[in-house]
Amino acid sequence: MIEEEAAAMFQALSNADRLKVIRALVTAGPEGLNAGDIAQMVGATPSRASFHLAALSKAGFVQVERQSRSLRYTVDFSRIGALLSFLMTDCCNDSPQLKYCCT
Amino acid sequence: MIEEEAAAMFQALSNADRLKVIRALVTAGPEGLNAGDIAQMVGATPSRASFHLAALSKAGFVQVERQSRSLRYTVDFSRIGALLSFLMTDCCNDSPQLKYCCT
DNA sequence: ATCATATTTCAACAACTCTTGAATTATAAT
DNA sequence: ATTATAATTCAAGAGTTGTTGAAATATGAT
Repeated sequence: MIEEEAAAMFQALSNADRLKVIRALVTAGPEGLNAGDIAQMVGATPSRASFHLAALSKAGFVQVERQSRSLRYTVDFSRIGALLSFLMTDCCNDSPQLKYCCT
Repeated sequence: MIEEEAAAMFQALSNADRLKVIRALVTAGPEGLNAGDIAQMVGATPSRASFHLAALSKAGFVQVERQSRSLRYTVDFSRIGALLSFLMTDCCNDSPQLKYCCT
């Protein structure tokens, strides 16, 4: 992964509302959640939640699928894993000083 | 770690120059690098490098110590580890779907 | 067709980020 | 004291981000 892409992904995680969204989706599991429920769970207006979901989607952290009137969002773990790998391997050269955090 | 702090740390990583700085410091090892060398290595003016170093310092990713006329910067792995832990554990609930990325 | 629900998109605005180049601070050498 | 080196700080300006509430789009029910 190139630095610009990693930077854009970190940018997508640089907001407390968006971190809450990811947490909610992780907890929800493979079923995911629709936009309205997400908005309620993170305490945001529909418009605000939509804005943050779009940011997460653009960075690839969530996927979306229409289900009748709702849009169902799910988390993409592989994308989070890719960013973790970038930080550990590309950025930190797999330093042994980081080892403890993965046991 | 609370979400706001994690978000601020991700924000500090959301810039390609700053990621380059961290990479340079990781490669340099415990000796660290002074500001001028860092600026040269990432291809930034002294002022620009200083700005990004301040951002990394505020987020705790680097530490700084004066050495004669130079300021020597070193990377703080424990801080990076803390953020990795937040993402894996607090945010992703140690999901098995993330396991592969730490082998 | 009309209406209700679910969500996004838009425009306006305030706040923040980044870059640039000049000025400033701190240290050391002559 | 003066000068040179190393780095930060500052002010101005361009661009980006996030919030709000209203308007628009998409789907489904009556």
